Amino acid sequence: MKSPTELTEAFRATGLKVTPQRQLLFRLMHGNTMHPTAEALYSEASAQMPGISLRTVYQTLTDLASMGELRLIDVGAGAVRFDPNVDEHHHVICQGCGNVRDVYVAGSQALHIEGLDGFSVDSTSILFHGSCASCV
Amino acid sequence: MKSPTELTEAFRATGLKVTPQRQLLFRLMHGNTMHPTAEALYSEASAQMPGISLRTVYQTLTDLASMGELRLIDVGAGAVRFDPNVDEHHHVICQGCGNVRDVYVAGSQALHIEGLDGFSVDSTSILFHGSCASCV
DNA sequence: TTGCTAATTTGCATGAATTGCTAATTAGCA
DNA sequence: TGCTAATTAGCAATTCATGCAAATTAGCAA
Repeated sequence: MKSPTELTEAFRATGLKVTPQRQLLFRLMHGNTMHPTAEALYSEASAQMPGISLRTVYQTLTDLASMGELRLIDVGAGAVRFDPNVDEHHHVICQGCGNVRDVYVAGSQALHIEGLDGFSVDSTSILFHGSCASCV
Repeated sequence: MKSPTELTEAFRATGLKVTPQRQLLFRLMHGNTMHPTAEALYSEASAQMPGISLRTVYQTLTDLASMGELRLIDVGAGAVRFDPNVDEHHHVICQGCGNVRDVYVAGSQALHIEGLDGFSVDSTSILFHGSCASCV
C-alpha cells in the first residue's frame, strides 16, 4: 500500500476527497502487519477519532482494495481481514490465537496440478495452518 | 466420505440415530463433486423430502464434518461448501460461474516458506483462482 | 408388539458480518 | 465565499449460521 501522502495525491487525482477519516485509516493501515478486521480497525480508529463510523471504515477499506492498495484475506474464520502488503505472498494462521502472518513462498510455480480439466489458473492463494511460536 | 450403508452402521455404532433425513443427506452427499452449500443441499433435499428443515441439513453436515466424513471449504465468497472428498487435495474456483473443482497437487511438500519465524505448519490449503473451460 | 427414553427434528429467535439507503455534512474548486 | 458532488453516519436490511425449546421419533428392552 502506498504511503498516506501518496494515497492523498492518488485520491485527489481520481476526484476522490481526502477526509480526516480517510487520512486516519491511511495511517492506521500503512505498514500494518496485523491483518486487522474491519471491526479491529474501527476500534483503533475510534480511539483517535471518536464518532467515526464502522460504515466509513468498511467503505474506505473497500475503496482501497478496489484501487489495489489492499488485499482482502479470508482465513475461513469470521470476518475478512485487510492486508496492506500487496506483494506476491501467502499467509499462515495460528489455530491457537488466530493471528495471521505474511510468508513468502518459493516454488509455487512448480506445483504440478492434476485434474484441471480445461481450467486456467490466474492466481494462487496458499494458507498454512499451524501454531505460532507463542501457542505451541 | 463413507457410503450411506457404512455411515448408517457408523452412526448406530456411536449411538446416533439414523433418520430418514440423515439417510437422504448421506445419499445426496455421497460421491457429490458439486461442493454444495447448505442451502443448495437443502433445496435438493426438499425436492425429495418436502418439509425437511434447513436446520437439519446444517446439523447433519456439521455432524458428518466432525466425524471426519466431510471437509468444509471456504472459498471466500459467501457460504461454506461441503466436500465429501477427504483425500489430500486442493481446489480451483472459477471466477465466472463460481464452480469449485477438486485438484490434486504434487510438490506442495517442496514449497519453501520464508518468514515462518517459529511457526509450525500442520496443514496447507491451496486455492487456485481462474476460469473453467465454459467461462473463458 | 408395546412402551420408554434419549436423540433428533423443526421452526423460530438470535447473532455476526457486511451492504444498502438517505439525510446531513464537507472537501475542493471556481 | 459559495457551490456541488462526494462523503459520512446511522440505521435498516441481508446473508449465513447457530442457539434454544417443544414436539416427534429411532432404537432398544420387556
